[in-house]
Amino acid sequence: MSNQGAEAAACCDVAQSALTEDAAVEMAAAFKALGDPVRLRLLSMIATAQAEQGVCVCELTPAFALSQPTISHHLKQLRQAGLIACERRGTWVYYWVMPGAIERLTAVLAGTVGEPAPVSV
Amino acid sequence: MSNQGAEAAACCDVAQSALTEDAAVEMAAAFKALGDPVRLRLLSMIATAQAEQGVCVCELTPAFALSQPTISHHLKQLRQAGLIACERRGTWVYYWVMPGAIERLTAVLAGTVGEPAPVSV
DNA sequence: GACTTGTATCGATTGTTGTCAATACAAGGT
DNA sequence: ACCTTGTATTGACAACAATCGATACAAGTC
Repeated sequence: MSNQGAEAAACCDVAQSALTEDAAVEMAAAFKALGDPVRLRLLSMIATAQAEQGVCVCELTPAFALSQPTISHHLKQLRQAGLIACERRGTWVYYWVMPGAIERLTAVLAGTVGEPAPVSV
Repeated sequence: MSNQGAEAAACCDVAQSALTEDAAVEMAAAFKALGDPVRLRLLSMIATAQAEQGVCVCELTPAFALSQPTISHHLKQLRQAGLIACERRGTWVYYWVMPGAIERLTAVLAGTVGEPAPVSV
């Protein structure tokens, strides 16, 4: 059953109209960052309390039964996924949600179920 | 710096208005399923080609440079995450996207950045 | 400058995940 | 009944990820 792919590609290749491999790699990295309960809660907390100036790490850490290095590690993951950003203000570090990051994810999900692929913007 | 959480909770606990831990665990499992390029493409292909009757596995497998067991394994992950469902028709197995599954994810993302939590529906 | 507090990084460990080859199961054709 | 083809499961292994304690760095206070 090895290359019956040729056959399938001949008539109607399902792969063409869906996500490209590159786009999938990029978006999967973002979804993977959300694929952990701690990170999902962190993002939610940051987004919810994002009054104006961002949320201090010192408010996030005590909400979990995890060590401080672990929380710091998860924040780094979210940062590297492009979902949040941070800035040091004096002793404290403040985090906020990257504008547009969430929208990009929902766009992919919407495109996944609806239109061909709104990957462009 | 151990329980300065008490202090934070006293005035304005960030954790209250965000996702609950249980909700986070549940949703993170779904996002985790999307956190792999292969699975994201599979879902996209299934959703895109979801003309009427679902997509045959034999159309999905040849689109990847992976073994058949590996694709089958990823399909199982998506199934267990409640994102897709399948049915056997004679020799072939057809997959389709679970209605409402994508919408539930986008709702969480929207809630994460916007309103308190539209998790209800 | 020494001390304290908040945050990040390092190194190690343990659990999880992606992948494959081998095999089993399901269904149709001979 | 046997063979062929499509799909799922099993078992193994290498790669990765989540967690921690220890430590380093940054900035403020004495």
